[in-house]
Amino acid sequence: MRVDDGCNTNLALSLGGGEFKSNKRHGREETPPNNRFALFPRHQVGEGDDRVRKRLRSPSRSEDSEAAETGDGKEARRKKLRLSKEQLAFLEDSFTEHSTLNLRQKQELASQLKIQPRQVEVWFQNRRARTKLKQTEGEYKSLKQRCENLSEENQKLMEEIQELRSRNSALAMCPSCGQRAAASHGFCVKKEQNSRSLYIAGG
DNA sequence: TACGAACACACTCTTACTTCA
DNA sequence: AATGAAGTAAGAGTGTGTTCG
Repeated sequence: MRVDDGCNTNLALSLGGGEFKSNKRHGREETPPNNRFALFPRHQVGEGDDRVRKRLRSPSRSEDSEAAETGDGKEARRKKLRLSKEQLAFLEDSFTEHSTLNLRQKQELASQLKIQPRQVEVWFQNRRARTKLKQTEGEYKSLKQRCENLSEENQKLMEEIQELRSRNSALAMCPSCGQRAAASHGFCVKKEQNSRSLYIAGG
């Protein structure tokens, strides 16, 4: 008996990102590629390739000494944007209507909220990730509970089997008639002779 | 078929904020 | 009450895979 027979879930698919929504293209982005940093322009580190800059991150808190010397304004720390409650509510409403955006929707939202389209895009991206995370957590809890229930059930069945086995071992073949005799009776009935023969069960 | 643009997602980092000793 | 460390939430950057023209 396999314990996982009843545990076939879709969690693995979900975790593995098995569901990949097909992209609905509604047009090309007209902004140039480097416009993605328009909101928080990266520091001029020296190289132009953004991907090269990946590991050249902005200074950590422990390295603030050089970041603090912003005399020329060249090392100004990125000011993290916090969306207002109104903006968040608007985005949430929008998200409940559609979890993905086309270009027009993104631009309209950005215009209405007075933020960059890139920010709208990032917010939706993070929002989808959070939704998926919550869903995964829910599935995990559900599966965990199911597993616990099955373990409990399995334990009961094992105990039942043990009980049956112990009862079975208390039975033995009657040497005279070849039939099983219950130990509780202490004898078996020999029908053909219509008499009782004492039998002490072994075992 | 190859290619590039646009996009989604996973992973990660960073910053702002909260909690607690 | 002040404060600093640890924890958390969320905005943002980057790499990669997919789709489509």
